[in-house]
Amino acid sequence: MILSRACNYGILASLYIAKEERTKTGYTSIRHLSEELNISFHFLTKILQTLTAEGILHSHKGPKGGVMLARNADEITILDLVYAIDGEDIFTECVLGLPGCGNEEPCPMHFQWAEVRENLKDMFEHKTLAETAGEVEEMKLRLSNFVRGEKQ
Amino acid sequence: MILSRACNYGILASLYIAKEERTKTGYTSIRHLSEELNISFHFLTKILQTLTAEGILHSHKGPKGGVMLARNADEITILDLVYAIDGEDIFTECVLGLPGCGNEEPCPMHFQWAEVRENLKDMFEHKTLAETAGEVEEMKLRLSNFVRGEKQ
DNA sequence: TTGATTTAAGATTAAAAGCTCTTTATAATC
DNA sequence: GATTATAAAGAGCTTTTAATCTTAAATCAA
Ligand code: FES
Ligand code: FES
Repeated sequence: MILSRACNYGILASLYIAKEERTKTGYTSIRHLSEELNISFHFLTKILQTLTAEGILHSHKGPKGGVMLARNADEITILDLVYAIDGEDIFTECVLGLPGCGNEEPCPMHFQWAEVRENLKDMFEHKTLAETAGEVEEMKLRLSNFVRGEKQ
Repeated sequence: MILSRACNYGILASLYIAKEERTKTGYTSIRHLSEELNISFHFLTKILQTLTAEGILHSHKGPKGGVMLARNADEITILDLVYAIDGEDIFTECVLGLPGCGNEEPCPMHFQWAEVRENLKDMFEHKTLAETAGEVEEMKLRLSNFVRGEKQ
Protein backbone atom coordinates (compact mmCIF):
# COMPACT_ATOMS: atom_id res chain seq x y z
CA MET A 1 0.00 0.00 0.00
CA ILE A 2 1.48 3.30 -1.07
CA LEU A 3 -0.45 5.44 1.42
CA SER A 4 -1.62 4.37 4.88
CA ARG A 5 -5.29 3.63 5.41
CA ALA A 6 -5.51 6.69 7.64
CA CYS A 7 -4.20 8.79 4.77
CA ASN A 8 -6.70 7.31 2.31
CA TYR A 9 -9.54 8.14 4.67
CA GLY A 10 -8.20 11.63 5.34
CA ILE A 11 -8.07 12.40 1.62
CA LEU A 12 -11.55 11.00 0.92
CA ALA A 13 -13.05 12.94 3.83
CA SER A 14 -11.32 16.17 2.83
CA LEU A 15 -12.59 15.82 -0.72
CA TYR A 16 -16.10 15.23 0.58
CA ILE A 17 -15.88 18.34 2.77
CA ALA A 18 -14.54 20.40 -0.15
CA LYS A 19 -17.38 19.16 -2.33
CA GLU A 20 -19.97 20.09 0.34
CA GLU A 21 -18.50 23.54 0.78
CA ARG A 22 -18.98 24.32 -2.90
CA THR A 23 -22.66 24.80 -2.12
CA LYS A 24 -23.23 24.98 1.64
CA THR A 25 -21.44 26.86 4.39
CA GLY A 26 -20.74 25.81 7.96
CA TYR A 27 -19.44 22.69 9.57
CA THR A 28 -19.73 19.11 8.33
CA SER A 29 -20.19 16.62 11.16
CA ILE A 30 -17.75 13.73 11.39
CA ARG A 31 -20.66 11.36 12.01
CA HIS A 32 -22.16 12.40 8.69
CA LEU A 33 -18.81 11.95 6.93
CA SER A 34 -18.29 8.52 8.45
CA GLU A 35 -21.72 7.37 7.30
CA GLU A 36 -21.47 8.78 3.79
CA LEU A 37 -17.97 7.42 3.23
CA ASN A 38 -18.44 4.17 5.17
CA ILE A 39 -15.48 4.82 7.44
CA SER A 40 -15.31 3.96 11.16
CA PHE A 41 -16.44 7.05 13.05
CA HIS A 42 -13.83 6.87 15.80
CA PHE A 43 -10.98 6.18 13.44
CA LEU A 44 -12.02 9.04 11.19
CA THR A 45 -12.31 11.34 14.19
CA LYS A 46 -8.71 10.69 15.08
CA ILE A 47 -7.51 11.31 11.53
CA LEU A 48 -9.42 14.57 11.25
CA GLN A 49 -8.04 15.63 14.63
CA THR A 50 -4.60 15.34 13.08
CA LEU A 51 -5.64 17.47 10.12
CA THR A 52 -7.10 20.02 12.54
CA ALA A 53 -3.86 20.08 14.54
CA GLU A 54 -1.94 20.59 11.29
CA GLY A 55 -4.03 23.62 10.45
CA ILE A 56 -5.71 22.09 7.42
CA LEU A 57 -9.16 21.77 9.00
CA HIS A 58 -10.96 23.85 11.58
CA SER A 59 -13.22 22.14 14.10
CA HIS A 60 -16.08 23.14 16.34
CA LYS A 61 -17.73 21.23 19.20
CA GLY A 62 -21.37 20.97 20.13
CA PRO A 63 -24.56 20.83 18.09
CA LYS A 64 -24.06 22.24 14.58
CA GLY A 65 -20.38 21.52 15.11
CA GLY A 66 -18.03 19.49 12.96
CA VAL A 67 -15.11 20.27 10.70
CA MET A 68 -14.50 22.64 7.82
CA LEU A 69 -11.57 23.57 5.64
CA ALA A 70 -9.29 26.04 7.40
CA ARG A 71 -8.06 27.57 4.14
CA ASN A 72 -9.53 28.11 0.72
CA ALA A 73 -9.97 24.82 -1.14
CA ASP A 74 -7.61 25.92 -3.91
CA GLU A 75 -4.86 26.44 -1.36
CA ILE A 76 -4.91 22.85 -0.07
CA THR A 77 -3.29 20.08 -2.12
CA ILE A 78 -3.46 16.33 -1.69
CA LEU A 79 0.26 16.54 -0.91
CA ASP A 80 -0.56 18.70 2.12
CA LEU A 81 -2.80 15.91 3.40
CA VAL A 82 -0.20 13.20 2.76
CA TYR A 83 2.45 15.21 4.58
CA ALA A 84 0.10 15.88 7.50
CA ILE A 85 -0.94 12.26 7.97
CA ASP A 86 1.85 10.02 6.64
CA GLY A 87 4.73 12.48 6.73
CA GLU A 88 7.29 12.93 3.99
CA ASP A 89 8.82 9.46 4.26
CA ILE A 90 7.65 8.08 0.90
CA PHE A 91 9.37 11.00 -0.83
CA THR A 92 12.68 10.71 1.02
CA GLU A 93 13.15 7.04 1.88
CA CYS A 94 15.27 4.52 0.00
CA VAL A 95 13.11 2.20 -2.12
CA LEU A 96 15.22 -0.72 -0.89
CA GLY A 97 14.93 0.33 2.75
CA LEU A 98 18.58 1.34 3.22
CA PRO A 99 19.23 4.24 5.60
CA GLY A 100 20.28 7.65 4.32
CA CYS A 101 18.88 7.78 0.79
CA GLY A 102 20.80 10.28 -1.33
CA ASN A 103 23.23 10.84 -4.19
CA GLU A 104 26.27 10.40 -1.93
CA GLU A 105 25.70 6.73 -1.18
CA PRO A 106 23.10 5.57 -3.70
CA CYS A 107 21.63 2.08 -3.74
CA PRO A 108 21.20 0.27 -7.09
CA MET A 109 17.74 1.74 -7.65
CA HIS A 110 18.36 5.24 -6.36
CA PHE A 111 18.53 7.33 -9.53
CA GLN A 112 15.55 5.67 -11.16
CA TRP A 113 13.51 5.79 -7.98
CA ALA A 114 14.39 9.44 -7.31
CA GLU A 115 12.78 10.30 -10.64
CA VAL A 116 9.63 8.24 -10.15
CA ARG A 117 9.03 9.54 -6.66
CA GLU A 118 9.39 13.10 -7.93
CA ASN A 119 6.60 12.36 -10.41
CA LEU A 120 4.56 10.92 -7.58
CA LYS A 121 5.09 14.01 -5.49
CA ASP A 122 4.16 16.30 -8.40
CA MET A 123 1.01 14.28 -8.91
CA PHE A 124 -0.12 14.91 -5.33
CA GLU A 125 1.04 18.52 -5.36
CA HIS A 126 -0.83 19.46 -8.52
CA LYS A 127 -4.16 18.24 -7.21
CA THR A 128 -5.91 20.90 -5.14
CA LEU A 129 -9.05 20.14 -3.19
CA ALA A 130 -10.92 22.80 -5.17
CA GLU A 131 -10.10 21.35 -8.57
CA THR A 132 -10.45 17.74 -7.49
CA ALA A 133 -13.76 18.23 -5.68
CA GLY A 134 -14.99 19.92 -8.85
CA GLU A 135 -14.03 16.89 -10.92
CA VAL A 136 -15.73 14.60 -8.42
CA GLU A 137 -19.03 16.42 -8.94
CA GLU A 138 -18.78 16.92 -12.69
CA MET A 139 -17.58 13.40 -13.48
CA LYS A 140 -19.54 11.76 -10.67
CA LEU A 141 -16.38 10.14 -9.31
CA ARG A 142 -16.70 7.94 -6.26
CA LEU A 143 -15.34 8.72 -2.81
CA SER A 144 -16.63 5.65 -0.99
CA ASN A 145 -16.55 1.88 -1.28
CA PHE A 146 -20.33 1.63 -1.58
CA VAL A 147 -21.31 -0.23 -4.69
CA ARG A 148 -23.18 1.77 -7.30
CA GLY A 149 -26.73 2.42 -6.24
CA GLU A 150 -26.41 1.44 -2.60
CA LYS A 151 -26.46 4.40 -0.16
CA GLN A 152 -27.29 7.56 -2.20
CA MET B 1 7.03 1.99 2.61
CA ILE B 2 6.50 1.18 -1.04
CA LEU B 3 7.84 -2.38 -0.85
CA SER B 4 7.64 -4.73 2.15
CA ARG B 5 10.77 -5.36 4.19
CA ALA B 6 10.79 -8.94 2.92
CA CYS B 7 10.84 -7.62 -0.63
CA ASN B 8 13.71 -5.22 0.11
CA TYR B 9 15.73 -8.06 1.56
CA GLY B 10 14.89 -10.38 -1.30
CA ILE B 11 16.08 -7.83 -3.87
CA LEU B 12 19.30 -7.04 -2.00
CA ALA B 13 20.12 -10.72 -1.58
CA SER B 14 19.36 -11.51 -5.22
CA LEU B 15 21.64 -8.68 -6.35
CA TYR B 16 24.39 -9.96 -4.09
CA ILE B 17 24.03 -13.47 -5.54
CA ALA B 18 24.06 -12.11 -9.09
CA LYS B 19 27.19 -10.11 -8.30
CA GLU B 20 28.92 -13.19 -6.86
CA GLU B 21 27.99 -15.28 -9.86
CA ARG B 22 29.76 -12.90 -12.22
CA THR B 23 33.04 -14.39 -11.01
CA LYS B 24 32.40 -17.59 -9.07
CA THR B 25 30.20 -20.58 -9.75
CA GLY B 26 28.19 -22.72 -7.32
CA TYR B 27 25.92 -21.97 -4.41
CA THR B 28 25.99 -18.97 -2.10
CA SER B 29 25.10 -19.88 1.49
CA ILE B 30 22.24 -18.01 3.13
CA ARG B 31 24.33 -17.65 6.28
CA HIS B 32 26.96 -15.81 4.26
CA LEU B 33 24.33 -13.59 2.64
CA SER B 34 22.77 -12.76 5.98
CA GLU B 35 26.12 -11.74 7.43
CA GLU B 36 27.25 -9.70 4.43
CA LEU B 37 23.93 -7.90 4.11
CA ASN B 38 23.18 -7.66 7.83
CA ILE B 39 19.80 -9.37 7.54
CA SER B 40 18.33 -11.82 10.06
CA PHE B 41 19.33 -15.32 8.91
CA HIS B 42 15.99 -16.99 9.58
CA PHE B 43 13.96 -14.22 8.03
CA LEU B 44 16.14 -14.22 4.94
CA THR B 45 15.88 -18.00 4.72
CA LYS B 46 12.11 -17.76 4.53
CA ILE B 47 12.21 -15.05 1.86
CA LEU B 48 14.64 -17.01 -0.29
CA GLN B 49 12.47 -20.10 0.13
CA THR B 50 9.70 -18.11 -1.50
CA LEU B 51 11.97 -17.13 -4.39
CA THR B 52 12.98 -20.78 -4.74
CA ALA B 53 9.35 -21.88 -4.80
CA GLU B 54 8.68 -19.23 -7.47
CA GLY B 55 11.43 -20.68 -9.65
CA ILE B 56 13.70 -17.65 -9.42
CA LEU B 57 16.35 -19.30 -7.27
CA HIS B 58 17.58 -22.86 -7.06
CA SER B 59 18.60 -24.25 -3.67
CA HIS B 60 20.73 -27.07 -2.41
CA LYS B 61 21.03 -28.51 1.11
CA GLY B 62 24.08 -29.73 2.93
CA PRO B 63 27.70 -28.59 3.01
CA LYS B 64 28.60 -26.51 -0.07
CA GLY B 65 24.88 -25.92 -0.40
CA GLY B 66 23.03 -22.63 -0.60
CA VAL B 67 21.13 -20.77 -3.30
CA MET B 68 21.89 -19.73 -6.86
CA LEU B 69 19.98 -18.05 -9.66
CA ALA B 70 17.72 -20.49 -11.44
CA ARG B 71 17.88 -18.56 -14.72
CA ASN B 72 20.43 -16.39 -16.43
CA ALA B 73 20.87 -13.08 -14.60
CA ASP B 74 19.75 -11.10 -17.64
CA GLU B 75 16.46 -12.99 -17.64
CA ILE B 76 15.48 -11.97 -14.11
CA THR B 77 14.14 -8.48 -13.44
CA ILE B 78 13.52 -6.68 -10.18
CA LEU B 79 9.85 -6.79 -11.15
CA ASP B 80 10.01 -10.60 -11.07
CA LEU B 81 11.20 -10.38 -7.46
CA VAL B 82 8.52 -7.86 -6.48
CA TYR B 83 5.82 -10.04 -8.00
CA ALA B 84 7.17 -13.15 -6.29
CA ILE B 85 7.37 -11.61 -2.83
CA ASP B 86 4.82 -8.78 -2.62
CA GLY B 87 2.54 -9.78 -5.45
CA GLU B 88 1.10 -7.40 -8.02
CA ASP B 89 -1.01 -5.35 -5.63
CA ILE B 90 0.94 -2.08 -5.89
CA PHE B 91 0.40 -2.10 -9.64
CA THR B 92 -3.32 -2.84 -9.54
CA GLU B 93 -4.70 -1.30 -6.34
CA CYS B 94 -6.49 2.03 -5.99
CA VAL B 95 -4.19 4.69 -4.55
CA LEU B 96 -7.04 5.77 -2.27
CA GLY B 97 -7.77 2.21 -1.15
CA LEU B 98 -11.14 1.86 -2.87
CA PRO B 99 -12.04 -1.58 -4.17
CA GLY B 100 -12.01 -2.36 -7.89
CA CYS B 101 -9.58 0.12 -9.37
CA GLY B 102 -10.24 0.70 -13.04
CA ASN B 103 -11.47 3.07 -15.71
CA GLU B 104 -15.10 2.05 -15.19
CA GLU B 105 -15.46 3.48 -11.70
CA PRO B 106 -12.41 5.70 -11.23
CA CYS B 107 -11.60 7.51 -8.00
CA PRO B 108 -10.45 11.15 -8.14
CA MET B 109 -6.79 10.17 -8.48
CA HIS B 110 -7.18 7.21 -10.81
CA PHE B 111 -5.96 8.54 -14.14
CA GLN B 112 -2.94 10.29 -12.69
CA TRP B 113 -2.05 7.33 -10.51
CA ALA B 114 -2.45 4.84 -13.35
CA GLU B 115 0.26 6.72 -15.21
CA VAL B 116 2.69 6.97 -12.29
CA ARG B 117 2.34 3.33 -11.36
CA GLU B 118 3.02 2.34 -14.95
CA ASN B 119 6.30 4.27 -14.73
CA LEU B 120 7.03 2.50 -11.47
CA LYS B 121 6.40 -0.86 -13.05
CA ASP B 122 8.59 -0.01 -16.04
CA MET B 123 11.33 1.02 -13.67
CA PHE B 124 11.32 -2.38 -11.99
CA GLU B 125 10.88 -4.25 -15.26
CA HIS B 126 13.80 -2.59 -17.00
CA LYS B 127 16.29 -3.50 -14.31
CA THR B 128 17.69 -6.97 -14.82
CA LEU B 129 19.86 -8.61 -12.19
CA ALA B 130 22.71 -8.85 -14.71
CA GLU B 131 22.79 -5.16 -15.57
CA THR B 132 22.14 -4.00 -12.02
CA ALA B 133 24.74 -6.29 -10.43
CA GLY B 134 27.20 -4.93 -12.98
CA GLU B 135 26.42 -1.37 -11.91
CA VAL B 136 26.80 -2.35 -8.27
CA GLU B 137 30.35 -3.51 -8.92
CA GLU B 138 31.41 -0.76 -11.29
CA MET B 139 29.96 2.08 -9.29
CA LYS B 140 30.60 0.47 -5.92
CA LEU B 141 26.94 0.84 -4.96
CA ARG B 142 25.87 -0.41 -1.56
CA LEU B 143 23.64 -3.38 -0.84
CA SER B 144 23.74 -3.25 2.95
CA ASN B 145 23.09 -0.85 5.78
CA PHE B 146 26.66 -1.06 7.04
CA VAL B 147 28.27 2.34 7.28
CA ARG B 148 31.19 2.94 4.93
CA GLY B 149 34.28 1.11 6.14
CA GLU B 150 32.59 -1.14 8.65
CA LYS B 151 32.36 -4.81 7.50
CA GLN B 152 34.26 -4.81 4.17
C1' DT C 1 28.49 -44.90 8.81
C1' DT C 2 28.88 -41.00 11.47
C1' DG C 3 29.09 -36.18 12.26
C1' DA C 4 28.99 -31.61 10.54
C1' DT C 5 26.71 -28.36 7.57
C1' DT C 6 23.19 -26.58 5.30
C1' DT C 7 18.22 -25.51 3.65
C1' DA C 8 13.02 -26.49 4.80
C1' DA C 9 9.21 -25.96 7.56
C1' DG C 10 6.55 -24.45 11.02
C1' DA C 11 5.69 -22.56 15.77
C1' DT C 12 6.29 -18.67 18.54
C1' DT C 13 7.14 -13.90 19.87
C1' DA C 14 7.41 -8.80 19.04
C1' DA C 15 6.19 -4.63 16.89
C1' DA C 16 3.36 -1.85 14.08
C1' DA C 17 -0.91 -0.60 12.00
C1' DG C 18 -5.66 -0.52 12.08
C1' DC C 19 -9.75 -0.16 14.58
C1' DT C 20 -13.05 0.15 18.69
C1' DC C 21 -14.62 1.72 23.07
C1' DT C 22 -15.08 4.85 26.94
C1' DT C 23 -14.75 9.06 29.11
C1' DT C 24 -14.30 14.04 29.05
C1' DA C 25 -14.87 18.79 27.41
C1' DT C 26 -17.48 22.11 24.92
C1' DA C 27 -21.29 24.28 22.81
C1' DA C 28 -26.18 24.90 21.32
C1' DT C 29 -31.02 24.65 22.35
C1' DC C 30 -34.88 24.25 25.12
C1' DG D 1 -30.02 25.39 34.38
C1' DA D 2 -30.87 20.85 32.08
C1' DT D 3 -30.47 18.24 28.03
C1' DT D 4 -28.52 16.97 23.91
C1' DA D 5 -25.11 16.96 20.23
C1' DT D 6 -20.70 17.09 19.08
C1' DA D 7 -15.34 16.88 18.93
C1' DA D 8 -11.09 15.59 21.92
C1' DA D 9 -8.39 12.39 24.17
C1' DG D 10 -6.74 8.27 25.38
C1' DA D 11 -7.05 3.31 26.71
C1' DG D 12 -7.33 -1.06 24.81
C1' DC D 13 -8.32 -4.69 21.39
C1' DT D 14 -7.33 -7.04 16.70
C1' DT D 15 -4.88 -7.97 12.65
C1' DT D 16 -0.89 -7.84 9.93
C1' DT D 17 3.95 -7.69 9.35
C1' DA D 18 8.47 -8.58 10.97
C1' DA D 19 11.61 -11.33 13.37
C1' DT D 20 13.13 -15.30 16.14
C1' DC D 21 13.39 -20.02 17.64
C1' DT D 22 13.04 -25.00 17.14
C1' DT D 23 13.04 -29.18 14.78
C1' DA D 24 13.44 -31.94 10.58
C1' DA D 25 15.44 -33.32 6.21
C1' DA D 26 19.10 -33.54 2.95
C1' DT D 27 23.89 -33.67 1.67
C1' DC D 28 28.74 -34.00 1.97
C1' DA D 29 33.17 -35.50 3.74
C1' DA D 30 35.98 -38.00 6.67
S1 FES E 1 19.50 5.17 -1.72
FE1 FES E 1 18.02 3.71 -2.31
S2 FES E 1 16.56 4.96 -3.29
FE2 FES E 1 18.01 6.42 -2.61
S1 FES F 1 -9.75 3.75 -8.73
FE1 FES F 1 -8.43 4.82 -7.43
S2 FES F 1 -6.55 4.62 -8.45
FE2 FES F 1 -7.86 3.47 -9.72
